[in-house]
Amino acid sequence: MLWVHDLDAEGRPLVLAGRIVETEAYGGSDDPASHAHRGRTPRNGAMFERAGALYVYRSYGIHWCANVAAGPAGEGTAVLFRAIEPLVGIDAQRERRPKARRDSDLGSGPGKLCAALGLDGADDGRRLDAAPPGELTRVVRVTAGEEPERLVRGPRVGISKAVDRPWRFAIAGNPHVSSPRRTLG
DNA sequence: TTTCCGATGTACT
DNA sequence: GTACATCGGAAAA
Repeated sequence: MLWVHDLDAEGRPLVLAGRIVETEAYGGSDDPASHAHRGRTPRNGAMFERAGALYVYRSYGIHWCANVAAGPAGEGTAVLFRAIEPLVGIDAQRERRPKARRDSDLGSGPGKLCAALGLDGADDGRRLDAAPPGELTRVVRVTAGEEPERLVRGPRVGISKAVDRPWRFAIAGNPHVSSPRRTLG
């Protein structure tokens, strides 16, 4: 589960969360498809933090995409959140994604899930292992869920290098997994 | 349903 | 200038 705890416009607690149903792994300097491949820049610095830091970047100049750093400090490995199944605060997530017609339009893509959960550049570098939600502090965290029945894997989406590495993972048959689904499993 | 394409920040040639 | 870890609207089928 991926959680965002915050306050709404009237100062009341707001909780948005969803089950992580799809991810992609990105390596460090040895992975030509990774933003970390060419070393640290102002944008990708959070990738090089020790495991647990959020890396949020702007994609195609428009959307936000969120990763979590996955290695020791300086390595640059990360996991991209590619899709969530919205479970908590669905109405509030719909308000943030008015284009969504079905629940499966809310988080079925890396840009979509950031919009639904309100993740943006202000969250870049935030730690996912921070203290439990407090009164005034925005908190983003990940918690373990039940073991999925079946995981499928396939090539990563939207890349042109290292396309042979099957580092995209998803829960088989879950309707909230992003398109394209064909190359999975 | 599938295919095509425009929007546009950041990094690189 | 070009490429890019994307999305959604329009057109085609």
